[in-house]
Amino acid sequence: MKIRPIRGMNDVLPDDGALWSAVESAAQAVFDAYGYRQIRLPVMEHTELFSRSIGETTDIVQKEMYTFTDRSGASVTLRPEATASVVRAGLSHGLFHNRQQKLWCSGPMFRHERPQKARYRQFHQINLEAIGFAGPEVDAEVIIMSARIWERLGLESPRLELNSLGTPECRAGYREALQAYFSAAGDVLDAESRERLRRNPLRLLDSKDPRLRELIAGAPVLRGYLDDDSAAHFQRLTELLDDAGVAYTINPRLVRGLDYYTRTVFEWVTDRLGAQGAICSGGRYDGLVAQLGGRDTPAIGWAMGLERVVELMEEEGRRQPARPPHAYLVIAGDEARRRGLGIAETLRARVPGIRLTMDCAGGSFRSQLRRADRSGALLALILGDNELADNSLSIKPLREDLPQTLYSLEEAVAELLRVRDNSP
RNA sequence: GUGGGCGUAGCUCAGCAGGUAGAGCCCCGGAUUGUGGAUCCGGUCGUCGUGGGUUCGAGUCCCAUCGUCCACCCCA
Repeated sequence: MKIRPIRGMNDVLPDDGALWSAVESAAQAVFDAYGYRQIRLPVMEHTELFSRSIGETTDIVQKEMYTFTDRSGASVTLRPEATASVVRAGLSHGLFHNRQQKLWCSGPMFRHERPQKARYRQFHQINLEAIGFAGPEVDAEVIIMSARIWERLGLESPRLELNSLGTPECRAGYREALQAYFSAAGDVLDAESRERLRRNPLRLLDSKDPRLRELIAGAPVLRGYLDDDSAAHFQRLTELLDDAGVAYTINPRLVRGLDYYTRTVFEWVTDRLGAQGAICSGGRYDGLVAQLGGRDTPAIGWAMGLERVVELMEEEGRRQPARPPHAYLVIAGDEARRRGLGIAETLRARVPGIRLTMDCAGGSFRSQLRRADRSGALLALILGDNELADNSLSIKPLREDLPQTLYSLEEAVAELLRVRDNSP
């Protein structure tokens, strides 16, 4: 029986490696520029951490977690998201004690859902978390940072949607109003929608059911239920985004799936990834730190889906150019084969940053040269008995119609330095 | 969890009144005993997803099952 990968858990193959790195380094460059520091976290936590933070009634907790009992009998869970872990780590080590933290982290997350386009059981997120800041300036900052990442990557399709959920208190009032409104509509709702109405009526607003569209359009809007502070916070945020030139649309029906969100919520969406439009989303979670046992601490963060961004890069034709070797060392003869590795080492040491591929496959001279060509290398370095005899190296340009030249090792180093400095 | 599409070589795919498996790409060797890219010649690679059924005979028809993709649900 052939060993298969686990459903929904994908291998990122070498052809995609550069694209992934490009996305990761674009994000890291932005984090550095804004003074956010990296935190690295375990992929597993006590199950309770997630059930308490994300919310017992959410789909994530109810049916999507990879939860099992470890050998000591403890219930552990592969993290379905990172924010709870960041907060837990901060509390474990006193990082939030009388101080703020600007943090980022990345890594795999796990949700047992049915895989489909841009949705997998193991997926990767980059998270940004700013903890201990109450004002709308930090809301604007984290959103601007995400916009800068799209800029660096050359992505054009992401659109920003914004909303405010207010405080838990005003949300409760809104919730009642929604329940009253939808209950009055009565039999238009199917059993599933009724269940949602009972448990989390805000989610009904997200429904794609065309029969509900009209009903949803007429539903009360959360903004009418915002308290003055939340309304002012949101107003100020929109002004800051205007000042920064970050475009957004206010989507009064944007609610998020995790229970801990308060006030600002936002989502970067694209129409180029099928049914999965959200590539980065987040919001304020002012109650979470206290809820997990810390002091009352405001916080905001976002999570970016790496697979989604990578796929979007491909959709938008932003594939990374390959980084072929500068030079490919071709060997003729047994003695040259014996010495080749050492010469390659010398060249790499003398020409820092050179990308030099050694042909380790052997075979005929002809096929080695063919591999040199197909590797995309600019130069073939040729080492055979002739070259060994007088400590020289032949260099054959593969991308230009120039003659092959026999160089001393010193001259070859100079030539490689020149090529290194004149190519990407 | 529900629905639909698709499973033939490493990759892209052809094969179908049911007659015992092919092409291109890739890889290797050669034409050119140390010279790539174009051309030509040759070669390696398949339990036709798996199991059962119908049939003299199944890649082809039927059933089941697994996988995969897309969508619903939900979300990054």
